[in-house]
Amino acid sequence: MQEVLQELNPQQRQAVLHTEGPLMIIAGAGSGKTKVLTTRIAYLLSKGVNPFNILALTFTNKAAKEMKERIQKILQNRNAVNLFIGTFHSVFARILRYEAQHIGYPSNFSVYDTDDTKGLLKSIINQLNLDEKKYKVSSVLHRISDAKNNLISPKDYLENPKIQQEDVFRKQGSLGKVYEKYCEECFRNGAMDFDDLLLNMYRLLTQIPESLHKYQHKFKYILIDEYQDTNYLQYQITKLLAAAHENICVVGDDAQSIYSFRGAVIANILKFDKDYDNVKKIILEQNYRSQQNILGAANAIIKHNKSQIPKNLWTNIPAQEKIKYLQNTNDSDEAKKIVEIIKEQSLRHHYEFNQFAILYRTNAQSRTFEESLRRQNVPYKIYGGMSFYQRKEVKDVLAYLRIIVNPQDNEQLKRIINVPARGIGKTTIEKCLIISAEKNISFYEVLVNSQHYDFRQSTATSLQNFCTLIQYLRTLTAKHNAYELADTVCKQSGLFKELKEDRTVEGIARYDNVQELLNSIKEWTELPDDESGELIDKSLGAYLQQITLLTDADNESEVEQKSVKLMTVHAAKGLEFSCVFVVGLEEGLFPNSQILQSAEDLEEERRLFYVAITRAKAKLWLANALSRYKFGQITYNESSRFIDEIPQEFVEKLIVKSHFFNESFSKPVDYDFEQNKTGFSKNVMSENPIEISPSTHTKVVGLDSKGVYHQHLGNYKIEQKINHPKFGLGTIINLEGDAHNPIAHIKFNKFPTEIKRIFLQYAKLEIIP
DNA sequence: CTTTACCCACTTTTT
DNA sequence: GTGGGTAAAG
Repeated sequence: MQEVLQELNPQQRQAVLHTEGPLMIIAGAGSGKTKVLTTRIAYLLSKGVNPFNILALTFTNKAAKEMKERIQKILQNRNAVNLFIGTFHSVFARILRYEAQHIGYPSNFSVYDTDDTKGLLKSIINQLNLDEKKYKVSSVLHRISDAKNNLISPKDYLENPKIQQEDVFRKQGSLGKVYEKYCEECFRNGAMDFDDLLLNMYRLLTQIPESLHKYQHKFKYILIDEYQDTNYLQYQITKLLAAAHENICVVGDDAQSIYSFRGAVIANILKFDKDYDNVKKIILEQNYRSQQNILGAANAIIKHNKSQIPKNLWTNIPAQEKIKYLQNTNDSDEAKKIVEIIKEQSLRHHYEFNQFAILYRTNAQSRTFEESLRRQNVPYKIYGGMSFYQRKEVKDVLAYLRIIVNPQDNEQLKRIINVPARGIGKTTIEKCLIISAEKNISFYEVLVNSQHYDFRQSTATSLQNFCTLIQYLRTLTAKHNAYELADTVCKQSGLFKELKEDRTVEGIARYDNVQELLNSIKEWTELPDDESGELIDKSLGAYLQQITLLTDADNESEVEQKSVKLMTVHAAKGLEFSCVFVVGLEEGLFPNSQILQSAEDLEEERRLFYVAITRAKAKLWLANALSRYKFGQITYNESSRFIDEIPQEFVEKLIVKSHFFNESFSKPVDYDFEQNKTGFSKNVMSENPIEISPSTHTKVVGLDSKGVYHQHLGNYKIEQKINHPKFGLGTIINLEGDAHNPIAHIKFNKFPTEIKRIFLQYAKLEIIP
């Protein structure tokens, strides 16, 4: 242990040794955050702390897995079982299964992923006879999720006049009813969605005093990774858990907060020292990852953001090559050029392919790169997008398995009752649901007793056969492990038969996917029992418990390990590569225009860019394209403002000549790094509070600095009432910016105390006459 | 009830 | 360029 401590710098060591009392570690990019966390846990254990008393929470399975492995390494043979290291969701799921009876759930409750959730919401929207066009599932889900994460129950929701008014305005007046019904249905199905795992943990702690006491005393030491990404609910839970011992250590970096879109509250970390007395605050500022030019650029960029904890990241690594900025004619050139560079670099500097990463803002951008990589025979692996477990055929098999374990789960039942087609159609399912509601019994019970209800003879037989199948599979659970059951499901249900008959390319791929699923289940059942001799449950139930919260297949094949990695910037957080390409740096794409509706959103995009470039150790390329296909149509984009924000000393610009078009087609723009061409960022960053002058209310907007009137802004004027897709109703109080970047100061009914600055060119405002 | 054909909306990020 | 959902035909 001593040697391990010697490897740390003074701040890191301090963070490890300060074990008692609240501790807040601001860990800059590449400052050895994981090292500190893992060493800290190892240190606690070496001091004789019982692993049973330690809780470490992360946001991703990958982070949890890495921490476990690194602790194991430090401890060598010492015993590290019983440590609670995992994601918020998986740790709480584990606790909730154990405590299920306290909150009225079965301990084998299902966990709904986003697809399951959306399916249920959709059927509820239909049941309530609401217009699917107005109640778009994704927006409904988002709003419900927001409510849950802010501890607003369906009752609170329905009784809150402000929320109701807002919903009516959004033409989703019945959203509260949808929310209420959704919660009821989930409960009836014995299912929890991702938010419920947090919410029910909160309920357990607040409603069952014994449980609160139990877990407060169990978890004497609490560590939370990526604390800047916690939402209100997670914040409340950790506060409850830590209340008894206050040995809570949070690690995070406000500059890397990129999840506010799903409710993360940066203030949780910014105000941590207000939550506890005697908070020890440590800032890790030495960066061990990137060379000077990259770190210099990163520091310069993040300075454009207003609110952040001041820090000065530095590195001992001497400056190497400058950052290269590649401006391409179009998106396929961008991809082609980058793949050429990868090949050249790997030859000349002996980089392995796995030392390259291509990072983009949106998943859709991966396709062009995929084509180019394939054409040039470079091995690659794309992360994200449609994950293995989201595929139809895989979900179908899993749905069978989940029904076997939890027959209450109507969503899974509806999913597979007619897969493969067995003559049970829409009308029959509706009829079953009606009976189920009338007799107040579950869908599954209707099937079991189908002979008592008048179904057509052929339908009745189909239902009987399906029922017999499920009953038979259920009898197998006691004696057979997860793999044997899954295999039987595929054979007996006819899924295999159906897939085998489909000889199309996609059909074969689907069959292979199911085979792969079976293999992975088999591998799982054959995992050795823990070294401690703890017998691991190989039942189907145990398998399903861990599978739902698993996002991507963690075990990479050897080929994949040697491949160029492609992923979104979000997915790259926490990773590092020798050579990084950040691509698609265009206005509208990165920063992305769909979310650029306020200055705060721009800051988040900038943090995202900061995360992107700090992934690079030695070499960094920034790339964009003057034109790009979107929906099969060519769009023309200006280069990203973020490129202009990097001081010239760190960058070298290269204009890539098109391979396909002549010069006149490409219009290279000369960039002057010193000067901000748009004059835009300066405005945005202004820290002066906005003054409202009542005398200006008749001013018509659209006047630029020279007093020229601009037609397209004619609709926006002071006191104009508007509706914003995200913030709702509001009134324009003032206008600024020039014709190219008009900004409105808007007071929203939802936020009576603040004035938001909205970029008119991005915001989709509706004018209220 | 099933299959096929067309149409449409979609592209921000994820546990 | 995709995949999912709906409508009409079988």
